Amino acid sequence: MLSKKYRFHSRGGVRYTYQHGKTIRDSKISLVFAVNNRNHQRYAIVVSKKILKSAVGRNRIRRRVYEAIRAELPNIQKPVDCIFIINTKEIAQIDFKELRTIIHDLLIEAKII
RNA sequence: AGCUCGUUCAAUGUAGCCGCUGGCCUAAAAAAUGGCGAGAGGAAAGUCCGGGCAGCACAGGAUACGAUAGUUGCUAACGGCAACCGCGUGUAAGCGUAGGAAAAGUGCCACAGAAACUAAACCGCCCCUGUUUCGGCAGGAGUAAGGGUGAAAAGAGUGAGGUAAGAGCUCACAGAUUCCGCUGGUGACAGCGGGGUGGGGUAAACUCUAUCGGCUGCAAGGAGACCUAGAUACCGUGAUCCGCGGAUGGUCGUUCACCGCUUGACUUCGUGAGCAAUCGCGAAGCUAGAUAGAUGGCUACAGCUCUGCUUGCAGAGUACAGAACCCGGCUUACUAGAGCGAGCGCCUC
Repeated sequence: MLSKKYRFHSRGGVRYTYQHGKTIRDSKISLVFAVNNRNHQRYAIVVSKKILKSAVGRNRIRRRVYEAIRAELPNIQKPVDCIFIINTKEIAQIDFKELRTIIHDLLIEAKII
């Protein structure tokens, strides 16, 4: 889990990111990101009920992705807002190393790392 | 042993590394750092009932609307629970049951059938008249026993009498229903005795009777900050009317942090009352509090289940499911078990 500092706290910031950010689409996870005017990053994860009906399953996906992001934190200095959109319920089951690779590749493609 | 019924409990564990959200300490205050300890459920779910709490007036009257429906109790309350009664069902332990009123009124009873409710007569049965090729045929009258249709057919079963043939038409017995009395029970009701009655069903159709319910919900509401509009017009009581209240510094709308926010119809243990639900008394304890929403991620080992075979290894699985103001229930989802109590049974060992 990430600390409160690295999370969003209002709808305004999320809305701004959606409207002004760039989008990278992938079959499993998509990334929307935009540079912010703070001195750190903020992250959010979106898991739709359409992807997975169970609240427990959605919680598990969210926690695993947060954990994968946390592993990348030391490599990131650029102040950006990132929203990860989950496209498949496989994220709850896949190998954790594979999940880390997906997140890592997304961040490289967005030139955040 | 087997089959079955009821009920209670538990909800894989241990270690390591890295995190998250509160609390306390470091500390006189804010931040950082470090330390200590806490951190999802039996259903947290569905949001179907009931309450607390909050606001609207100290929530008052009438109507409308809605809910409930055996009795007695329990409870803050309930549509919940317990015990009991009636009915149904099962060999039984048990299980199920909206279980008030059809003589206040209105409606409905598909299809089939002659007829679906102040009866009627399709096939029959019986009598009379006419006719006859002596098999019947036509007309009239009687009947409700038999057949047929239907979920239901006039609603009283058996026997006897009775008759042209029949029929509660009459009688005896049995049964149903209702009223009265006695006995038992707080009561639903049960048992016994006596009188009356014999023209359906449906109220989960309207309706009637009894009882209950004011409305809105923590995005309530409080307090703070900011902005906007109006000037005695109205506004509020969130179904309507009455009635009541407010009325110049108060009202409306929007956003952000704080309070509400967890000490409570609380938990555990002991003890007493009660068949039980539950209640009394005593002692000890504090047990999540997030807000784009913490309670976790990964690794290893062990446990349990299944499958495979090399028989001690490999692979797979390890339910349902995530607090959001708080409680009491109901309903639904679900795993492999364990404990306790009870019934049937004597086929096989």
